[in-house]
Amino acid sequence: MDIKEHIESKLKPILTSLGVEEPHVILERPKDNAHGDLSSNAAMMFAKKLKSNPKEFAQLVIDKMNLPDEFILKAEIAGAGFINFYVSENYYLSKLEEILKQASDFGKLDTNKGKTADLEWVSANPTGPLHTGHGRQIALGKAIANLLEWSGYKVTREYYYNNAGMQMEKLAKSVYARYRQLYEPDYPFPEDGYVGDYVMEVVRILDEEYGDKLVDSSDDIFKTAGENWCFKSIKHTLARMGISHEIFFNESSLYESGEIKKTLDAFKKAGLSYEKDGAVWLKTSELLKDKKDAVDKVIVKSTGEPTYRLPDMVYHIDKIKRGYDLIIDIFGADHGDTYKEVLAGLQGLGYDSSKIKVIIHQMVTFVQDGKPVKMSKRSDNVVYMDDLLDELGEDVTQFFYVMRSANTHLEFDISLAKEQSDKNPVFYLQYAHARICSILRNAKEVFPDFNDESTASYTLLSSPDELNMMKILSVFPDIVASSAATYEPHKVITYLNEVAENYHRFYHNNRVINKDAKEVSFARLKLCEAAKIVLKNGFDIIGISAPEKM
RNA sequence: GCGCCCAUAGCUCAACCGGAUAGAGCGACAGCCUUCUAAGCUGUAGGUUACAGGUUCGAUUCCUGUUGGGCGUACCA
Repeated sequence: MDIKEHIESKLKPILTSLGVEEPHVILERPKDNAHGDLSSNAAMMFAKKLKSNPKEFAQLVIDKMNLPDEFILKAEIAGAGFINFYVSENYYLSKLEEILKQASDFGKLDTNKGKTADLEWVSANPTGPLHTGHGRQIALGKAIANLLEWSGYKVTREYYYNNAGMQMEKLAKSVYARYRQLYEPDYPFPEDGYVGDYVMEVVRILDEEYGDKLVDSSDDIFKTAGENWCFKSIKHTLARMGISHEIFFNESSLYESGEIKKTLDAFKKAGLSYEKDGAVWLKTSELLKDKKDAVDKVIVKSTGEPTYRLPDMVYHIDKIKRGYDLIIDIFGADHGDTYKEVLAGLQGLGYDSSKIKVIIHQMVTFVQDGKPVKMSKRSDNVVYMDDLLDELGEDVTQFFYVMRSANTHLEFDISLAKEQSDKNPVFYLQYAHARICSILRNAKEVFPDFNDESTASYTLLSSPDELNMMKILSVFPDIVASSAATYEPHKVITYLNEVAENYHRFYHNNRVINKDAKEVSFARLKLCEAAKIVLKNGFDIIGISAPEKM
């Protein structure tokens, strides 16, 4: 039983009977406790249309509700015409039992039960280890995948693997140059080659195995060696962050299957492409005609090689054909415009792109010792994910990356996250969990008969702190729902903060274990367990651990 | 120039399809450990939500313009 649904189901027929067409009921949890447990603005929304006064209209609604009922104590009119509902303690006590019973499943929704979702992210080219610039996407995707699962989807985690193209050639040439330099120190390094130290590691492996035998070899062996090293490094870092992709979709398979050519032909047939200056152009200016400045884009270079757009479109066609109910891509803001071209291309060929949801996250600025850290791949002035993880740990790293809305710039203060770890917001949450675990451990000593199966008289939980705790814990499923609907894991963090804050207050004001009051102790211990469940489940979603001790 | 995103407390950020007195953390100041974890709790100070208009019962939220910043604007991905 959900109280929102309960009130909605009573409210809707009443509104209809009062002449509201298709009533859309909005119930909010008021910021101020004095405004009840749930609040509706229906009277203000509809009164004007019906030429009625909001307060009179609200009274009419309330009169028809036949209150109190099993779960609603009363409804009051407040402010300009809000209807504030006061929920009975009974409801929250039943909710508490529900939390304890569902445990690790509490908050899992069936909103999207039976549906499938595909989430593609990271997808970095194997030209180097993952660095902090990839971090936001990595962490966000991890949390969003969890969120989708909690909302009922069966999720496929996917990585678009591109080991062809110019960037890979650059890597091959860089590895070769470093290798050659072992024997010929003056051998020139490519101007825009990869200067990272890891290139030397690849070289060392080659040198150990082959010595100087490769000096005259083609790029291929260097490319393969570089690719293998990088891919292994990437997968290792992802594994460290608790991420494993079910599918590594290799771009080259699109060429091998002939789909690239088929799509190219389809564009031609549809009159959406043309040749100019030896290249094939897509009529993006037509496809995106609501954008008045859109210009045509090259999809096949004059060298005969496609630009990234074409395989990207073919790749998305492949995903559409797989029949997912939801297809998500995560990109950084630097790719912000290009996906529109890709989607437009798909639509031009008659594919339904409505199931594709593109999440764009803004860039991350790194700050160390109060100064911005300039990152440049070219001068190898990058911080690798592995180093960041070494310094901060997996939890802090994950948390910092997802704690803010993806839509705004993120300032990541490395020194703060590292040095002031005791002031860190992630520890505030984890500490609440560890504290509960500690109490539960102690409880087993004081009350040997206390265990998971113990029952308690929950009606003994009647203080404001206790009631408050139950109210907050009970809304966790709503938070999961709204967070999943907008793909915003930071909302879960905001909520968990509230949980931790209220738990700490409850702890401070209420002695949990009291030898002389076993009944109350048991009830409070159960409340602690419920709080632990919600914290743990929330941690699972955002992708951090739930420590038993700190 | 054009397109996308952003502008909220000293700093970093929240604010639930537009709602009631705009909230947290850090920093500052003042208190609380002989009792279950003080990585905690309580209190104080701090705001013309960049600016100017508009829409309406009601705007941080929607619209227009201005200013300031990030990212794009490749036959790179």
